[in-house]
Amino acid sequence: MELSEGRLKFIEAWGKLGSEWGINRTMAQIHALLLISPEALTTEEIMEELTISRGNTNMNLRDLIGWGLVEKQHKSGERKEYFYADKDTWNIARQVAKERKKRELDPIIKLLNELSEVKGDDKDRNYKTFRSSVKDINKLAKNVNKTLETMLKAEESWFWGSIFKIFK
Amino acid sequence: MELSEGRLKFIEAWGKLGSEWGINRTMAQIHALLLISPEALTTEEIMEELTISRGNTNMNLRDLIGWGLVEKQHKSGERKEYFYADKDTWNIARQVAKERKKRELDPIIKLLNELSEVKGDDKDRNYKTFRSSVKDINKLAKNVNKTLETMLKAEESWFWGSIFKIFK
DNA sequence: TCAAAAGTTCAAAAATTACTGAAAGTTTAA
DNA sequence: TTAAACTTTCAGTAATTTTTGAACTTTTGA
Repeated sequence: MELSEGRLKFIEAWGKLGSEWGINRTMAQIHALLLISPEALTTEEIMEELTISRGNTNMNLRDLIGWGLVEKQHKSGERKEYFYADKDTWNIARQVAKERKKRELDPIIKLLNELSEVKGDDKDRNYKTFRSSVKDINKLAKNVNKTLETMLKAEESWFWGSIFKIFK
Repeated sequence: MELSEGRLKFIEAWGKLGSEWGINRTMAQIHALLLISPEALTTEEIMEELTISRGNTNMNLRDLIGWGLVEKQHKSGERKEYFYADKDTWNIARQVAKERKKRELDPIIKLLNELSEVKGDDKDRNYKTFRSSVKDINKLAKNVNKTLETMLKAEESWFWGSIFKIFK
């Protein structure tokens, strides 16, 4: 396979994966393009490479920056803004985990705690099942939360080393 | 909070979480409803509870069965089909992990292996960056894969026990 | 201070995804 | 073999999400 074909496939696959996980396809594609670009790119270059509009490019770049996956760069003597993606896979994974935890896991845990307080009749089977399901999901959510918190602090080598130790 | 309000909030939240993770909102809501229902429910009951059409209910139930999260039950002397959700959170987590691994991770690993074979000029910076990104993502994907495989085999207690051991 | 170049916004259009409802299919009991 | 009870399918419609593009704002150099 040629490089140009490989690049296209990579961008396409990253976009598909993103959309399967609730991330805008274009945002994932821009990220993919930046991941395989040695230099920071301008809005123009991204627009052209992916054949998308200026507005779309601008908004998705802003989102990527919001996710902490892309940074703006300025080259001295130039007005244009350049965009660069951190290429360290471990940082990317941590960043995504961190954002999704904040946006999704934290609110769900808050709700589950409220739902743990629901009052009802202990003879009511509906009530018993509700309580039990909420309790179990809450427990799982907290385990995941704790694991993520540790992962966010961890060094890559230490993390995988430890994982493999248990999964010997 | 009353049970009826809690049930509604739980169903709503589960649906929202699902849609954030690329799972059809209705499918997640049906799953939520079954999770808090002590008895298996009929299509009619689900339709009524969630105010959705018969066709929608039928298709999403089929998908839930395809994900291994719901099973059909037959009550003797009755023609109707009943639907029941496994309430063991660990089983649910494993089942979801298993399906997403099969549907998404496995194909991505296959592609990354192909992309590792892309030939090019070692002096070309685009080529070098491409190779390096593909290689790193491939490594991460394989680590995740290995961890999931172990998790799929594991007992819950053993799994969390071991996780907490490293995250002491 | 102005105008060119770049960046941002957002209403409208397009694309995608989900849902409905009625028709067709299937199963069972008599 | 018929018909009632139930399930499945899918074309058309609706809802949601994404994208465009043109107007608007900001920045900078002359």
